[in-house]
Amino acid sequence: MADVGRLAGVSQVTVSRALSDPSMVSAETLRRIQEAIRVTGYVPNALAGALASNRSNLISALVPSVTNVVYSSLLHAFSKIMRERGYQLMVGETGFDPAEEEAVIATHLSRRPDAMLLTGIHHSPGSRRMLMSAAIPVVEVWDITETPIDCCVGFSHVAAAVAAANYAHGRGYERAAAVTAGDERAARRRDAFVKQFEMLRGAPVATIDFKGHASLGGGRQALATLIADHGFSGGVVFCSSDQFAQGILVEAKARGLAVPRELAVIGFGDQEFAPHTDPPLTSVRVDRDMLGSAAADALLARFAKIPLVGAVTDIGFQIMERETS
Amino acid sequence: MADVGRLAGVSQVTVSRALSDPSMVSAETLRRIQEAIRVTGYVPNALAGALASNRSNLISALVPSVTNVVYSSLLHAFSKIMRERGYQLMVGETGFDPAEEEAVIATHLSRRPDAMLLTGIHHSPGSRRMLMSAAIPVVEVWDITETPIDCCVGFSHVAAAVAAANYAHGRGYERAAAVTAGDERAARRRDAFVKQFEMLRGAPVATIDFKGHASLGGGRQALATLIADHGFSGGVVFCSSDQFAQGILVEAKARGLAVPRELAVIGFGDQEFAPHTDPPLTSVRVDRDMLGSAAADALLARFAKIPLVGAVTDIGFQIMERETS
DNA sequence: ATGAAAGCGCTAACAC
DNA sequence: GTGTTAGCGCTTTCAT
Repeated sequence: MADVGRLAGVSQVTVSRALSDPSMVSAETLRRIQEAIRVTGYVPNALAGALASNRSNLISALVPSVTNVVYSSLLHAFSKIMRERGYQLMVGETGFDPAEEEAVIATHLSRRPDAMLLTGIHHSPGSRRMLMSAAIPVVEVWDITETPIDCCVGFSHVAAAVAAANYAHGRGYERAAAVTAGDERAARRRDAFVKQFEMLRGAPVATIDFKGHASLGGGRQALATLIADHGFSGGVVFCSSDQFAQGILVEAKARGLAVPRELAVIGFGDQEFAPHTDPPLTSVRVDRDMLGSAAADALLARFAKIPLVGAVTDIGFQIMERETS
Repeated sequence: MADVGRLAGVSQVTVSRALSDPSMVSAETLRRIQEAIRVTGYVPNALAGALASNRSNLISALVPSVTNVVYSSLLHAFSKIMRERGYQLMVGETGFDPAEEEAVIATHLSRRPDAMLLTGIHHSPGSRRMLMSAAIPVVEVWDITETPIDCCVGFSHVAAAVAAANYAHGRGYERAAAVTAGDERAARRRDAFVKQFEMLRGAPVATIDFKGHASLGGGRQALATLIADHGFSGGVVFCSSDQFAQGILVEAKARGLAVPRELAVIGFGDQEFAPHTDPPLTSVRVDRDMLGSAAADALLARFAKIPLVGAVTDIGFQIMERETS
């Protein structure tokens, strides 16, 4: 920066001003500085800038897994808005594990992010403590709670599952099953679905739980197990993810089961492929783009010191009724 | 850090040493420092450390899109190894656009990453210039070239497509089509496939190109178009992605076409669901975990100043022959 | 509109 | 094994 200044015949501070707010220097000086930057190939050092200004323009975003499209699409929407505002993203994976999350939070905080996005509302006491003393805006996404660390953007998983159960009941299905991946929020949906459906029908709901993430293969296997071990037939299967639902559809087709007459399916997430399966998949839609942009807006409001009207934003959900149920 | 030192009865540098290399301070001092850290809730400032040491422990990773599992799984494998070695990832999305990539590279370089991972081997002259003068290790992934910026890890897209064409020819298919997403590497595979198949069979290959990313819906639509507009029947469809292939399978089933007898399909990427479609999908497998770890190893070797035996690592590919072809 | 000086919180180099 | 000193490359504050 000093070199650039020398070449432009001004001091180093003037270059700094030209870069941070061009209106602070005269037009002629600005021109000479820009020329000098071009000639020298100068690249600003954001590390030094952050240290001096105590603002890093970095946002830390922690998700369970980047390979799961429900989280990566959130990241995509969130980062788009943040980048437009001059913020860069540091991404961390927590693997659905609060202890792992705590470790990732610690390393990320050492980079002095200006804010942090966290997935879910359950965090270890250590995590909460670190975040509180870091005193930066924090947004928790994908779920809502009355007691967020700072603010949260999401929807009620219980409400979504109850709505699905009511819907299934309304369509007249007398039997139900739930297929669930190893994810705390999915488990809460399963529990709420089971409770509600059993209340409405008085019939027990069969459940299949997987340890890991949802997959097409898992869905196929789940249906096979449901039929073989639970004697399941003629009911509706509530899945924790569209991946499972798609697998169930494939397995049903392979077995010659008519969907939805002999077997109905409800997915979760309304992924891109959902309208294009055969038959088109009924699924619970959560607007992930809106989730990402609402999370960004919440943080931006914090930066602008705009008092949040409410710390919790419920973006809701919607049952996309298609032809599998 | 000075506060911690005061509490522990040592100077600030000693705290720095205790943190960077515990063996440099006496056991008793170390104990007192750790206690002081616990009491004060001290969180190191990695920004200041990076500025002083000229090492940020940050790696910048640029991919076209984080929502595409082929890139996010690479990121996952890459970041796992890097994190174990104490490096953190800054992720950037370039959207398949060299100009966008150049802008992202510029902002990322201002954070002074210790190394950079880039997707593909085609970069703007401006990008190359910035990277050269940054003088950091750079690894280009997903493709190989004799003239990498620094080093590259990938496979030959031409060789993969030629192998697919040879395979299709060997299976006796007399007609072929190619369905391709808007991605430069996919287009190169399409061209190589078309050229090779036409050479072997003398029959023209029908092509369907999409502007955006691959999707199940796109695959269904592609098959419909192939049948309606190209009078395509009884051949093999080479897809640039398993997503397309899956869509073709769904559409074929909906139309009552027997796979592979009346219609054969070859996917690309061998995604998780490929072995579980009905029938199981033949696909070109690229080991994305290996890609990520080989890229990490290449960078790590650079850091250790180990002279690379070769700057280019070809991880190859494999045709996973299943039942759709 | 521009400059001089101080300092952000660390690490590196050199003492002892 | 520990302390002292001097920066890293910026932004901030105060002058002019």
